[in-house]
Amino acid sequence: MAQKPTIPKGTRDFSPAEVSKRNYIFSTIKHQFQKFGFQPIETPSFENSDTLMGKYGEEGDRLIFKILNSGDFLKKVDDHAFAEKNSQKITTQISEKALRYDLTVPFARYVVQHQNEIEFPFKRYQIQPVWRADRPQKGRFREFYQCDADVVGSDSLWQEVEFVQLYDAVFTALGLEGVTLKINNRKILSGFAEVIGESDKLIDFTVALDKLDKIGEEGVIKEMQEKGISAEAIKTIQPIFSLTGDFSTKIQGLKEILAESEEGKKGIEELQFIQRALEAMPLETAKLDLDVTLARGLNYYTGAIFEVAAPEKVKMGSIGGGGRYDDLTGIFGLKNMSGVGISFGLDRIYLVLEELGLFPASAEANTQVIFINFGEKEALYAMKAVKELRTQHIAAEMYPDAAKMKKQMNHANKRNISFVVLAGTKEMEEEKYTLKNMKTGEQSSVSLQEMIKTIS
RNA sequence: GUGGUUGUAGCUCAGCUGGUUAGAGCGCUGGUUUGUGGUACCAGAAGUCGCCGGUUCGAACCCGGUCUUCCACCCCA
Repeated sequence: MAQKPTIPKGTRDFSPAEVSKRNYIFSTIKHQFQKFGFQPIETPSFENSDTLMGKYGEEGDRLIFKILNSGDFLKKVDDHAFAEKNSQKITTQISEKALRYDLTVPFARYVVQHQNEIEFPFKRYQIQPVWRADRPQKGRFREFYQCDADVVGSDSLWQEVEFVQLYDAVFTALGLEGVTLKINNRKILSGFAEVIGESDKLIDFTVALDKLDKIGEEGVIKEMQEKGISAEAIKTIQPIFSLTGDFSTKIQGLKEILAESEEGKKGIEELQFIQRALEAMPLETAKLDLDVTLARGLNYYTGAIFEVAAPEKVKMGSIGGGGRYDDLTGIFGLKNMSGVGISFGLDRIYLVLEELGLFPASAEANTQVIFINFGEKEALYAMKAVKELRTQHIAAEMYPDAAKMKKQMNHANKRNISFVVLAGTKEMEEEKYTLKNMKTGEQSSVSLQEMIKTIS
């Protein structure tokens, strides 16, 4: 055999069984999206580079896959930049397009571009692959699907409430129990920075704080010190590390810490609104938890921040996230367009469902009945029945070749097909079919109508 | 992007300090069984030992590079 072909790092092939299971997740999520009034859109796999570049920070820019210009792309390159091997400069000259990195920024572009056709508030969902030139790990790929739902054009906190309910509805429908919906608010993080007089170091502060569950209190303090946050400031903020208890208890603690911050207090109010609403309408399976250390990387969030943690027994990073961004479309020139959205990490949800054995048997589409092929005349007799079964919405097929019986039975068995029909000369004379149940091994002589009844 | 790790038959993996024709289980193909699968028994096919180069009389094994896997960081779904 020749050298086996391979696929690029961080990409995957999907077998029929895997595709079926993935489709099960897609359709479950889609169904819930639609129930909540979201409409689907799709955007191109690649965008103009300037649509994407600079929207995700320096780190994000590095992870964006750039598409090489076609034609003699070196012609346009600046000799000076080429001589000094200035990759960044050359990149902008040889690449004008890039693969999308997420669905949120393309959505913002969509909203701005189609603002005159869109009826606001606009609720859209989008399920498409995204690409990141990241180093793969478990649950981290270079090509993966995101399932996003966003609303733009409304400041109402009812949107946040609905998104929490949407998360709950999806995970309930998937039978995934023990999911924690972590919520925080950017205004609270700003409040912290304000209270300690380090507002200009908000990003460094939140990035460090976000690592609490990973590196512990000491690690966070150490990182904050390294970023130049004063020991005094850190001491002031220390109470946030000991915020425990239920949602309301944490809120009380926050009120004390943020008493001096107007923005912080606004954040608390927003959280309380959401919490009260959800107290009146309890979630089915998910658990809502206030996590003041939740920051998430994207700096365009301005209000609520969401992150979904898989059940504790599964070792998996977050399986979803989202938040409120007051000015997402501002980067494309459309001001005062508040939006909020959430995202589901399909590939990770798949891994979690697989690990917990939560895929229903029905997730795997399969042929229900296969006819044994005994030869030319018999095959025609069989195909007539197959045709009728298909009109009755039964997935039916005939083995295409008059191969040995054993081979055909084996094929049915390997493909896990529930019923096999044997129809030879004897059956043809009686206008009957021998229907065999492959699970029990039982078989009986039936008419076509009886067969349809048994199978469906 | 940094550091580490992995790669042997379709799959899961053995292969001792470098030494003849590289093994096992499962799977696959055929047969026992010409209208009956899953079990059993018998037989058989299948590997440029990830790839390229180096050291050596000799490399799956040692060295370098590269790709891939997984992990930690970074970041993140």
